[in-house]
Amino acid sequence: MNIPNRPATIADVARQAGVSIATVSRVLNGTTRVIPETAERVQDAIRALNYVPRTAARVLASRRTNTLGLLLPEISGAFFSSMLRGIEAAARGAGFDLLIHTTGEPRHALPHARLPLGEHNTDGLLAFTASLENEEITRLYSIGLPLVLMHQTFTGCEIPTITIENKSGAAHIVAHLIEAHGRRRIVFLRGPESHEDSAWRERGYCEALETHGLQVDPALISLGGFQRETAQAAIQDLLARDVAFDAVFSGDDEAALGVLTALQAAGVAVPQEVSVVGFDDIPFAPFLSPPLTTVRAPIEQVGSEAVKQLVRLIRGERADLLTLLPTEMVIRNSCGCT
Amino acid sequence: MNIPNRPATIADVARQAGVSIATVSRVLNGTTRVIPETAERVQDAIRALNYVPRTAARVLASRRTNTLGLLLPEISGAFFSSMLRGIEAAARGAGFDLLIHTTGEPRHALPHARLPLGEHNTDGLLAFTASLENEEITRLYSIGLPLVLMHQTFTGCEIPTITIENKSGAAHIVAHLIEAHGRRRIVFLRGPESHEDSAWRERGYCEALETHGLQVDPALISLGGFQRETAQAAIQDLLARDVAFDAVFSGDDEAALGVLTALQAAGVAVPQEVSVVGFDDIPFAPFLSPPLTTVRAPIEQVGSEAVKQLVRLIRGERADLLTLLPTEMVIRNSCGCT
DNA sequence: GTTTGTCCTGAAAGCGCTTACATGGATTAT
DNA sequence: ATAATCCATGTAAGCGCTTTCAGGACAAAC
Repeated sequence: MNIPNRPATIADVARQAGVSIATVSRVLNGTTRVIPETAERVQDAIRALNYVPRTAARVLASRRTNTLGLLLPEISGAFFSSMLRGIEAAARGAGFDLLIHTTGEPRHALPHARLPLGEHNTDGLLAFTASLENEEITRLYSIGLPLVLMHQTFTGCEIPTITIENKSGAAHIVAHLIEAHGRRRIVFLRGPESHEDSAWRERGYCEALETHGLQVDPALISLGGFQRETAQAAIQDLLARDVAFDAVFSGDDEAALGVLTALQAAGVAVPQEVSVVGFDDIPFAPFLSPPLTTVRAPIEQVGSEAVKQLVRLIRGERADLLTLLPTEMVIRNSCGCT
Repeated sequence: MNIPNRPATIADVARQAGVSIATVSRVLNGTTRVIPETAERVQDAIRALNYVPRTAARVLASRRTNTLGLLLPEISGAFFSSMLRGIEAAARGAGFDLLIHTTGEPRHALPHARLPLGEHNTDGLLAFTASLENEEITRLYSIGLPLVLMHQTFTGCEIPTITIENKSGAAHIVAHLIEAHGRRRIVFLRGPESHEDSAWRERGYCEALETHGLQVDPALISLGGFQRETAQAAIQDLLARDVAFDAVFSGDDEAALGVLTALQAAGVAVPQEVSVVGFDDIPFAPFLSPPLTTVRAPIEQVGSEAVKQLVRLIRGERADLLTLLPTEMVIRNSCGCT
């Protein structure tokens, strides 16, 4: 193996193959027909010199980055890894690289700090939940940067959005609690405030109650934050204040963990005394005790679908403005079924 | 907000501020002192034009990509998301972007396909487990591309490696099974063949047995593959063949899920009849039933440490050739402790 | 034989930056 | 006062590609 001091450039290849750099570029990109014999010589030279085109030079010259940006509020949990899996596979399938950035919590500290991802280094952006401020969405949209939102809607601009059937999923599982298990005082734990999924799930919860002639009792609605600890504290608080309830719809599966922990610590039998259900169907749901009844969200598919729409946008094709993926109730034991 | 047809370039800023592009570049990068008053004018122009430097142009001109590449065999599970979290945060902290690529399973299909990550678009590479073939490692090393390996050692080249105390962690937990719970016939489930972690854990398992005067019985060593399904099948097979055992060290936590499933399905009481322990301490370990005794691996820290070493290499500083992070036994109930 | 196409290839102009190197005014030493 | 030194800034040469345009070769058509 030769150890060139400086890696080969397109000029080296051209020289070695006895052609111009334009021709090398053409066989590299297949933009124009090249006599097969010449192309062969170029390919040989490429192999011989171990030539790899410099991405930056290509990007600069072609004004296309071939890169997708992914913006997330945070990286954690099983939810995230499913989504990334879908995104990464789809992006690669479409020939794009993936640049990832988490916006983190203290975003408001630097309100106008420039995002490290944007029009200058990506062909398009995927934004999950509240990772992008409205103002920034508007700006990016106005300069024509392709944008796709996941689990978040934005009115005013025509931005493709991928989300899931939160409301009906939630309504189904709450209805199940009422119909199959006769529960009447069902706690709902909200997710983070900015989280649209949570708002829709709450709406589904309310609708299911009303459909069955039950009042929505504000005392039964509390903050779970889609987090184990927050949910645990919420249930402990309810217990401490002697609020009566016979079921908990925990907002998501992560929060269900906290709910189960709090209930078990308090000696409340699940599901005999209190039913517990979640949302998402993360991989561990079947392994909780009791195995968690929940709503399956096609998370990986959200990721791949988002990439699909974004790529369409980048190619100047029409994209679907709203993709609503179906959810499905998964009955296990924590609701009371056996 | 103005909607420029073409985004501003450094030349536009220079014109607006009445300076040369070199001066703009200098205030952008802080490479040379610039009269504060001039700098201020430039900053104003930048803001006014909504200027963002094009990454590609910078990369091309400076010959630094400011990007780290991450190579993974796959994206899945809680393990991965902890690691990525550590990596992403550290990379950003050091001012680098992150490009991710999963090599996937069928790598041998295209033995010489060029990796999409390498010397042409990253300043350095992070490789996890078996994501890089030896030949490619050698090539990258020989051309001087900074490289850091995680959970994988490579002899012959001086490449910094980050890994964890697999052997002693495994030895401790197996010793605990023997000493505290009197177990003698302990099953060990191997991980994937190429996985070094697995080999070290097996070594720890063997040493612990020998230290306590127990024979290593090959019949008790089986393949768990660090996967739920594989582990489940392995235990079912052991049960079907009536191999007697009173404990299972499942290789990792993911496999422990399969073990618990198989055991429970067969009506074997855990931990009364059989103790089960894992490795990693993924976030769900406390929520299994029974809560899983395991070994805590500082996964997030592996990621951040790897970035730290890689950045040192990139800066031309000396890096530590081997970073061995400590593990710690976490006693819960699945071993028999209460 | 000249003209008109058709193909393939080469020349060269950027893409938007960074970074020697040059310049010239202000400051200090002689 | 003159020369030496500094500093802040400008000039311009690339970085390694893509892409437009032009040109040469050759075949078919007039």
